[in-house]
Amino acid sequence: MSDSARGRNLPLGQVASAAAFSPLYQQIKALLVQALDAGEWKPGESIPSEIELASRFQVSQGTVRKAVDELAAEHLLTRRQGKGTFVSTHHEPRVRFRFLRLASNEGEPQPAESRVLDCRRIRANAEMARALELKSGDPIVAIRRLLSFAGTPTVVDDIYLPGALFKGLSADLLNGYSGPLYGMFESEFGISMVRAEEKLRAELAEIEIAKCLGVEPGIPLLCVERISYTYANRPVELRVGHYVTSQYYYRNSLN
Amino acid sequence: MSDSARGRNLPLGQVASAAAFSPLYQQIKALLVQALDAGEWKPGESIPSEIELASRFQVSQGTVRKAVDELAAEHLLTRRQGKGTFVSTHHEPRVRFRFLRLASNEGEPQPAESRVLDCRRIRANAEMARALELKSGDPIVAIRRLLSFAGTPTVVDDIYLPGALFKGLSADLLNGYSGPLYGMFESEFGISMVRAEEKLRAELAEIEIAKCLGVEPGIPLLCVERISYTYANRPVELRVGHYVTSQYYYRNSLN
DNA sequence: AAGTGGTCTAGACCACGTT
DNA sequence: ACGTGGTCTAGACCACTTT
Repeated sequence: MSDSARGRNLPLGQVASAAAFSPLYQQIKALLVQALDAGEWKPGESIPSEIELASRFQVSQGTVRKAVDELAAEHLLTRRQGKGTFVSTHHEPRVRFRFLRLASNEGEPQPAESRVLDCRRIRANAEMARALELKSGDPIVAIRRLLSFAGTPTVVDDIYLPGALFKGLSADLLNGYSGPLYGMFESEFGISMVRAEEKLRAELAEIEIAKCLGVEPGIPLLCVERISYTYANRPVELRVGHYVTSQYYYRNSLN
Repeated sequence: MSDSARGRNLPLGQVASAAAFSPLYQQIKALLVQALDAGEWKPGESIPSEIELASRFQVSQGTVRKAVDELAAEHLLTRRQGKGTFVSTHHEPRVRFRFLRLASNEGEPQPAESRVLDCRRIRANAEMARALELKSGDPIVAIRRLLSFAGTPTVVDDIYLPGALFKGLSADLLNGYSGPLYGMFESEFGISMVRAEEKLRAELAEIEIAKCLGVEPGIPLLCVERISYTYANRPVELRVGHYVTSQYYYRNSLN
């Protein structure tokens, strides 16, 4: 097939709407994302070996490798030499670290504790609808939670989720769960956060927020507005966080 | 050479202290970084073709390709199909965008203007020495500058540079230069900023800073502490910025 | 037409982890 | 011993840019 392999598309039975056109390895990549999105392999599980995938998609191992390489670079997959390639999961601390960017002024690690202050069903306002690609008035699960480090209240998060995707979500379920929130979203609702965009601003603590954090109103807070996306680049979370940055800071790398 | 190529090191004449051991393409990568650091190819110039590099290092084109691929992913190099591979430069807006993370609440682009308020020689205090891997008391160039967008003062930066690396730097030179600061560092001092680490906090505007920005003292500001690194991971800039975030925000992507 | 990077293949061997 | 991903090679052809 060395000749017929160039410029071609994959057999139509395999190529779905998302995958199309151009480089073979991009088509493979799209097919893999599609399979991940469909839940063919769950977070933490291994995907088929490169040789199996090559045979399944009728391409060479090298082409599969390039597709998997890129997905690993984007942290959708995790390679482990000698063992296989695995679907990334928020139950690994390494992944969580990518989404929780607070670090202590001292070098110490941070024993984090999450407490849910509120959880209710509301209707999407214009801002939520825009962020989550819904319609105004669509059902939303609204959560307010407090993050504490070493016993010190540090972050208040207001989290807004599409009601359609998080059917049974309740305060009890949230509080009964230890470990990262995104880990629970994975396990309980089959929704994997893969990427996020954030907007950061400085603000003055409002009374309500200050109460939650146990600080004086009017102290400066770091306001972090986040939209999180799952596999197919679909937004599935809007989150507005208020961070006390006297003992902790938001770390970032420019590459 | 298909057999002798595995597990070997490059000929000793080529391998320098930084490069050593293990995967061939990593050795090539280190050699390329070393060449960049030595200024063998200047920012904006093209490096030799893959075939030339393969011949120079006595490896296959594929191995060079993998080394160059990684350097391109790290933005040290920029590939252009049909033309060649080029040393990245801060004179391209695309690169500048990576280090200037402010965006407008409206979607508009931002005509930026930089004005130098102060430029003097000082001695490194403990914090500067630690950040820049110098000794306390070593010479430092300290710059204060104001960034304005669409005529609105928005950022005050305090910039600290190792005096040894920026000999002729003066307020006149700074003000006589239009375009990005890092572009000037490249052209005038041969120092390329490649990567940076930032710590973000919220603060209240101090009187001095508020005056520069034309705002009331006590409004909330975003404080951004940055350490910038050049090719060999050597820190060459400490920068503390104070951002007004009413019309602009700091954008970030979590991948 | 010639030169560059971009894609694809095929096959070999290495390093790691499990059986 | 076997299967996994990791590295390396060699060669073919494609797509883009310049001459």
